[in-house]
Amino acid sequence: MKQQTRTSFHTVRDEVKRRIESRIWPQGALLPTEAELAQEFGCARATVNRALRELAEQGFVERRRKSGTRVKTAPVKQARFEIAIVRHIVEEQNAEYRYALVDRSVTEAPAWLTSQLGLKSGTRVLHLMCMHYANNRPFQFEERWVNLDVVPAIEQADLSRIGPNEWLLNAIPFTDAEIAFSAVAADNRLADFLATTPGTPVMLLERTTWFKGQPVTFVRMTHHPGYRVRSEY
Amino acid sequence: MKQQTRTSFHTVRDEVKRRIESRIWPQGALLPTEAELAQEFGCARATVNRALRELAEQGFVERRRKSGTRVKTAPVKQARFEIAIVRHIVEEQNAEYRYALVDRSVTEAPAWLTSQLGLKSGTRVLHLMCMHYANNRPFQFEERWVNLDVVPAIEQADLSRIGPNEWLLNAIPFTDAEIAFSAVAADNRLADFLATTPGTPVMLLERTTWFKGQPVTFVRMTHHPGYRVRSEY
DNA sequence: TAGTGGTCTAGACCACAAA
DNA sequence: TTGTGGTCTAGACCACTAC
Repeated sequence: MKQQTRTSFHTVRDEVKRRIESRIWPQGALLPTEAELAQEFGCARATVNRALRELAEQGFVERRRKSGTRVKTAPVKQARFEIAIVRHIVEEQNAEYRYALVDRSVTEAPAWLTSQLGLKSGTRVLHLMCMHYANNRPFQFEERWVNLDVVPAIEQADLSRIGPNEWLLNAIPFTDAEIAFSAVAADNRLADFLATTPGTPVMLLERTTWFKGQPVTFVRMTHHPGYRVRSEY
Repeated sequence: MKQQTRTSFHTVRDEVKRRIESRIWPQGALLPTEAELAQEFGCARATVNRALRELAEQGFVERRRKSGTRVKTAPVKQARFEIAIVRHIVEEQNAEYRYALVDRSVTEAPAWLTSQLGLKSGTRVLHLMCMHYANNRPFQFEERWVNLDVVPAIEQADLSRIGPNEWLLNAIPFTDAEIAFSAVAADNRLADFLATTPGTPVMLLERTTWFKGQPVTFVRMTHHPGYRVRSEY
């Protein structure tokens, strides 16, 4: 009899989404209650709940107890970027990845860094400079400071073959982070590393990372001219 | 007797997350099955399912039927950026927003645009240039092309007071989009608009938008020097 | 073929917030 | 106080996929 033997939450979700996009339920409108929708679709309320919860996560509707579910007036869409390991980005472009450790030293954290990471003054940090290449052309210059209080083991690590990001990701895989993109002009040092001319606009990605509330590392990653960060949403 | 009368999926999710972060379940390890966890936590399997599904969405674990649930070896974390209306960004900084329509014309889509959007040659488009100011200082220069086949009404719209993005968001709120960030040098025109000097690095945001599979608009937004795109993740 | 996650159901109780 | 979403349960069947 029925073409679709079961009413899945996919069905409900897609139909509700369709009605929103078709303005059958215009912006700001109140949707039927879960119970009413369950009756209309001939399914359990839990199924409707799952469907509407997903639409809420995706920013289509807003849900409030007692008030009900409303179509969002200003849909705030989120663009998602995957922040992957450089090596993976390069390899996905079918390019040959090469890594080089440029410099490594242990120092006391400079004042700006203690401020940036919220460190006690005098904290020892590992300072690293590395290059990442794609098909032997400069891809990314990485300058990093690692809090040795939190990750003492990295002081003994061999970072000549594996990048600090990969090492850290292996040592403390699940971290919180804050990132920022900006456009900056390459200075002389950067221009050297990226094989370009001083003043060239390059994309700077800065990232601060915490593990269980403790500041782990701050890194500045500058990319070759022409680098683009892309995302669908 | 029980401190926690009900076992919520939050409890399960947080405890599983804790075990992953504590390496009790190391990377690549197989977790107990849903049924086993349900027994351990004394809850229904659906509750465990909800908890693990969230952890999978957040990239902590990977789930496969028959295989079971594994801790992800290379956690791919996603940074989420909210792509909001310029006016909202400015107003969130407690700055005064001002908008100006610089130029407006209707033309046939140039070749590069027909290619970019997948238009038929000869398609009429609305070409717009606008400025957005924060506290009377240049914030963003916007150059936009709108497909008049899909949004004919915009040809008659008064865009001198409200920006095209807000107009479009009101006309067709739910769209698919692709965006890209890059660092570019301001050319002479851009330097004029952004009150800077030619060659200055600026952040360029390009966005292509579709509605129900039809190309709606392509926009290039360049920002004042020093503009940063930020996100926690 | 069998094991594991994916999902649905019907009912229940709870938590929050509007009236 | 009451309506609405938030969640849990116990059981069931399904859909993939490793074996």
